[in-house]
Amino acid sequence: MPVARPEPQEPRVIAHLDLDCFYVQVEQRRNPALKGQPTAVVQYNDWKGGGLIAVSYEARKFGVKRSMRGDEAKNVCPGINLVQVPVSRDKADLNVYRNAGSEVLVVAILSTKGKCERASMDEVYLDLTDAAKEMLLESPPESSESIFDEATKSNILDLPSDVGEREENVKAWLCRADANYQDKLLACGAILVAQLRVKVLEETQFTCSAGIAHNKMLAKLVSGMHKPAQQTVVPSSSVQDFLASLPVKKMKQLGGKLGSSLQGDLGVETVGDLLGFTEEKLQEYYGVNTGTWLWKTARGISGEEVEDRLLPKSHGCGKTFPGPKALKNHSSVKSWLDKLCEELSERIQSDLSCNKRVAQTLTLHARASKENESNSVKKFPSKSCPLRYGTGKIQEDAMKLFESGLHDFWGSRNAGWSITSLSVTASKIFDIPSGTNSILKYIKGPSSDASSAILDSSSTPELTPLVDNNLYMTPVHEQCEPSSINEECGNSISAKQCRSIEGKGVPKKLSKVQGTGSILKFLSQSQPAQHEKRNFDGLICSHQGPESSSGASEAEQHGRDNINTAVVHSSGSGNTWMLNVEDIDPAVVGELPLEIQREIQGWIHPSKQATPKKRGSTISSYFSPAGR
DNA sequence: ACGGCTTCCACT
DNA sequence: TAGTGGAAG
Repeated sequence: MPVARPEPQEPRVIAHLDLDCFYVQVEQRRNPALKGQPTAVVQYNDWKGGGLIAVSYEARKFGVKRSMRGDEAKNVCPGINLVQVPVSRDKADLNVYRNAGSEVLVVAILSTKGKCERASMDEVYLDLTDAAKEMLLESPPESSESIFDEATKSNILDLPSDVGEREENVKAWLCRADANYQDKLLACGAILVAQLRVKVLEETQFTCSAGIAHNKMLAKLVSGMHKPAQQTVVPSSSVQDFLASLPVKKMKQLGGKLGSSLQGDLGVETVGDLLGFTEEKLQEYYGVNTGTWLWKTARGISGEEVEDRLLPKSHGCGKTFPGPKALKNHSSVKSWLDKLCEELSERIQSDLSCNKRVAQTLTLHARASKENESNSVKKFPSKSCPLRYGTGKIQEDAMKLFESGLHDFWGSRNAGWSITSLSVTASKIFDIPSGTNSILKYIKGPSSDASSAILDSSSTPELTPLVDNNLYMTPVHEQCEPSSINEECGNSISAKQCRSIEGKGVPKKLSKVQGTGSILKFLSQSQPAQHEKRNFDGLICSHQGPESSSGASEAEQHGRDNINTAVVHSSGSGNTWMLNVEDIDPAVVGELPLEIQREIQGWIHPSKQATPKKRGSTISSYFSPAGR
């Protein structure tokens, strides 16, 4: 359910940019013969010619729709070109589109001063407030000799759009000297966006549409109003009338059940109809948050900020296995899961090397149905666990998650289930703070140059980052002294070791860890009795792998080495917590050797490092696509 | 046989 | 937290 955000007092200029039938454009650029032709992109599927996922405007004229089957499209539009989505590992591979989408982001961010948010593969929000203000001061539209061509093609919500001298009207609107301050800012925004769209076209060959308004909601709402390759402006004076007649279902967030409920339960057909309800009344029906959100939405109010984010918050890949394709045994599930995990691993690996980001959580989703039980109520539960890097590990963990989910779903019965979809997702992705050093530096000594090589994936096929919250440690097999590695556990501390530790202060087994010179060494070394008073027994790397049917001891049974999660154990309460590194008592660190302290401070308080994301001057310094 | 595949968000 | 559900494109 949507929630209202406090809105900034000052008027903002927000733009929403939307690539027109994006997948098609990507294919048209790859094969220019397709330009101007009725074209659609299909996800290959031997069933009825596959499913359409993007349709060119030429094909739309024939009534071709997304969600049609390839065969259907051929029927209504015999001349249509159907292009298939690339396939790898027997599943659709969307990387070419992801990467093309980031090209646009690059252009946007290079040519825009304000914040830039990747809303999806083919959508961007921009906060142009500052740029518009600046323009208003330095080269306001009214003083411009010639208003930029593209800008004069804007659609202004207030203005009639069909009259012959439309462009003259638009020009007049953009330059109105008697406009209020907000409209003037919007006019500047419209010019900036027009320029940006031209630039995007020049540099990527992609056309896009845009909405320019005072908030995200309105910008998004109108960016699709005039397509393709056009932009629409929402002056604040036109908001009321515009919303009054707008069907509720057209509003973002109201396209689904909430919108249906408004219609069915409250008899609200248009956004204007919502005005007949008090905020309290709406809250009664839909709760405080959503009630307020609805009340504000009806008035065109939205405080949502444009976030400064260019990269996705998660990576996922999945596949469905409809009908007869359903998976009915472990080995078929395993082989598909392996493929999905391979792709996922590639993508997070690429995110790591390109963007210096690590993912912390692995989640498995599945859909299942039961034989003979037509409408089984029960759903296959999602399961997640800390994400361990390495294709093999991800595959192994994903399979465990599946087994665990299957157990919840199916109990201990053997057969009779069937899986109709599988997906794996990597989420909770964090930037590696720029000052971060690898733990290897300490393993091999300060003179080692291993730390600089740590993020250079060209030297190592697969990095294995260890993440305990914001603390970044990276052991790499090839770079460690063989002798310093615990054979059984690879580069990690075993769950068994951790268990043996719990509640017993610094354990004997830890000596092995200390021998490798991990950060544990420094933290635990500095832990005489006084730290116990602070409820710190030690900083322990422990495993929190997927729980499986047999419960907590399972990890032990399988000798699941791990790593990812740091926990702090309190002898006082007997409790164990996930460690938020920022919670470490500075006094603990204060007892370390000075040289080490300086390093660790950077790890422990990465946020206080004051390393604002600087935008460099080259494209690659701004952004590197995460795919492939 | 569900449109497939992603991504994001709020709630509990 | 992990897990669920809704929504969008």
